[in-house]
Amino acid sequence: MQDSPGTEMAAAIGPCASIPADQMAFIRQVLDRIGDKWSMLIIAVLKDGTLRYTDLQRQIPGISQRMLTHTLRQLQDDGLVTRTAYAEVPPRVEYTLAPLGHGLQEIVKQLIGWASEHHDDIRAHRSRTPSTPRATTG
Amino acid sequence: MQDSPGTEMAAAIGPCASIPADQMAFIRQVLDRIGDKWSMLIIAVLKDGTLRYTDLQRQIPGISQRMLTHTLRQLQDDGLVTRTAYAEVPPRVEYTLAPLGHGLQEIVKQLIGWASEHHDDIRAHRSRTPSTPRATTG
DNA sequence: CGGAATCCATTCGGATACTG
DNA sequence: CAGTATCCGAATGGATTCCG
Repeated sequence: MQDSPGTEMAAAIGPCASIPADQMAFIRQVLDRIGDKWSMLIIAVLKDGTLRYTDLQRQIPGISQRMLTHTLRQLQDDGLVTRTAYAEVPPRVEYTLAPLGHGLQEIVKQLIGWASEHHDDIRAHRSRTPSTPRATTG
Repeated sequence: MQDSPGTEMAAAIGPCASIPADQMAFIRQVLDRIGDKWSMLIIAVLKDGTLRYTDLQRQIPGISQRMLTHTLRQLQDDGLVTRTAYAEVPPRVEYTLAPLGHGLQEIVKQLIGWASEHHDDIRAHRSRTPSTPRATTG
């Protein structure tokens, strides 16, 4: 590991091989899905078990019908959320976390927990860099 | 919790109170930051300790210089990543996970683990819905 | 090597209006 | 109630070129 930094013999192989590079592909695919503006939030609030469309709208302030519907469809297509519509009037549609979604939800909850814990650290650090073009001190 | 589902007296208070609604704000803020196309991936590959700019480029296939630089700046501003530039020629810049970033990285690694485990489930379910306008069967 | 700057296509996502 | 459809501005992000 401590080879002198002038010899670029590293072209042979990545020594630490952080991520297998073929896994990168579907990692990106998953992140692209749940890494949008609302997916994680929807998964998070679905911890209550089953929620109706309007319940989701209420619990996620700021989401539009367009995005709520769209995101639910994505999650549904991926098998993370189950949709059940009751043919009654007025119509009622319920959304539940699918089995596949439960594991993900655990992680999302941790992420939310982390965000709750450290958001002020982040904001503090963010405001501490007034206009730093690059704090290069090397 | 088990009040009959016909009486909508729920307007008074959210019984399960999934997410405190004031936490929603900074949850959204954090998700907006790390929920972009590359942040989590960068945090993930930084598990090797320290990586140079070009190392990051190599380990994250498909990222452009623009996005790598931009995302690194965000992470740096938020205090998740530390940048160290050495005033030598040719220049060398190293990026390391900041202390604040370590907790997040644990979660990101779990997320990647989950993605690796279930990406085929997701893809299978995704292709199983050929054109489902809505699989409403209630 | 490690960026910055500009240009530009695509996508995201909100507002609004309408439907069964 | 639970959507759909359209419009359109804002943001994302890739390609390219140049620079210290």
